[in-house]
Amino acid sequence: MSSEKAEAGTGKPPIRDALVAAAYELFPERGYEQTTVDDIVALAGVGRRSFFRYFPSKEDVVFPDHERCLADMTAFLADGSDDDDPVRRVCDAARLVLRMYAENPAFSVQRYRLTRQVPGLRAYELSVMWRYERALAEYLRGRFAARRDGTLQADVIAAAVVAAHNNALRSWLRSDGQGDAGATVGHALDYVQSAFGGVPLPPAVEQPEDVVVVVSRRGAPLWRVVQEIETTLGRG
Amino acid sequence: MSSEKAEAGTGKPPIRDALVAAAYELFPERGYEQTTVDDIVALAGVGRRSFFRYFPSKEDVVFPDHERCLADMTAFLADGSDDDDPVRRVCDAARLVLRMYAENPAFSVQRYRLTRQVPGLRAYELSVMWRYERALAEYLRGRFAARRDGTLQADVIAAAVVAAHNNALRSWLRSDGQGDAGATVGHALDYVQSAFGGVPLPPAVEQPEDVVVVVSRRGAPLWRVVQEIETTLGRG
DNA sequence: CCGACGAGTGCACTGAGTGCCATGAGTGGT
DNA sequence: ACCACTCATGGCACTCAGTGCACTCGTCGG
Repeated sequence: MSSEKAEAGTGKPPIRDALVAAAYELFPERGYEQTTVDDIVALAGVGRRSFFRYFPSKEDVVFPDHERCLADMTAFLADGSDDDDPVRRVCDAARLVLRMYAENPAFSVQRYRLTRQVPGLRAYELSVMWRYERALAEYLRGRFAARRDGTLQADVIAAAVVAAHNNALRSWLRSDGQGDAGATVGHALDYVQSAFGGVPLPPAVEQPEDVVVVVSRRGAPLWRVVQEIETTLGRG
Repeated sequence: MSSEKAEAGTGKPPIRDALVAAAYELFPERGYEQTTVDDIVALAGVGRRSFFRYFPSKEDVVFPDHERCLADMTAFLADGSDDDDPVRRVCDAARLVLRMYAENPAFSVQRYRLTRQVPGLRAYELSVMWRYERALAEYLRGRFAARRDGTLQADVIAAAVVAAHNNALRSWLRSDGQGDAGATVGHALDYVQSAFGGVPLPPAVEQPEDVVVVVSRRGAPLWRVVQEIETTLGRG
């Protein structure tokens, strides 16, 4: 209890980290619900009141850095230019989130085991994921403002991206963090892009004469193909 | 307190209904969080212990019949034959859920207002929707067992269906239950079906041969172009 | 040297949720 | 008519998450 806050200027509150460490030491051995907040603060050596100063609820200590991750993702979306493909952009945002998980594989796997067996934590995780999904959807709504059914398409694509991301992420977590998480998620997002993104189709490169060539992967929805045709032909 | 259980054989517990009625009488006037369980049981005229016998938590009284709705939906999925389009089937399942909402528009709107402004209820609603989504995904996983990336496609399509359903449902609820909910949701689901259902996605998923090239003269009527696309893609 | 300030803490309180047991009404068997 | 049994309900006490308030420090600026 002498040189505690040696590096307070770095923005890393030591008490917060101590609480997370204590929580993740107790949760695996006695379970989440069997561990009380008093147990955590006792092990961390801090007052009970301080716990709720750093975490609004007991569940928040399980996801200590999701606020920052969400902020990073929204910042990433806000930084993008308006030229690139919106679907591609939200897929890249999902890849960004995956990188956060992949940074601490052991931690992510441990948390996954917890959330899988504690219903309360699963519900909390859902509310977290919902915020990611809403962030993606809001971005797409902005990009699709001119489209007919823009908000519908935005919501559906955001949900699809999150679902694909989660499908790949969970399969990676289930294998204890073995394998290439980036490749797995990348493949899952490719599927979503093939369904919704259609073709990047660089805008400026026109064909020499009065002939238009449209290339689409089989599997792209018909409406998307038609939309591409309309855009290329300069109508709608 | 004389002829209480006159129709006990119908499977409708009167205490449960009384609790729901009392809750929905108190929530609008003093808010969800300001209303304690003791308030509800006092108004309903039952013991506090009985509340938790019918509802595992305070939040459950807000969604009194979601268990039944979920069971109906899973039964609907289980009843279907294996011949029809799986995507079509899950979309029909979503339409079934919508019908439950549309049966009591006033109740649905009131609940929507509650869940919109109480974060705890929103989180609970998410966990409910997650179960619907999982039910759809499990059904699709069974149908897509032979496909490559079957579970991925199942999860993504289920998420898309739920997102489309919610998008339409919320817009209907926001308008106080005015308008044709079925048509709104139908249109939203058509979008999902056009994105995923239109393509049977035959065994060969991503081969180089599945690239389609359409060549058209600029100036050709749009309908002719679309016709060409449809012919090439083998639909119509 | 002192007052302000903020981080940490202790304490008491509310309210959700649970376990246990008593009651009381129906039910069936003898 | 009586007893045993079941089951729904109610009451009571308890745990624990979360909150408001007041207090104590150490630090910093004057």
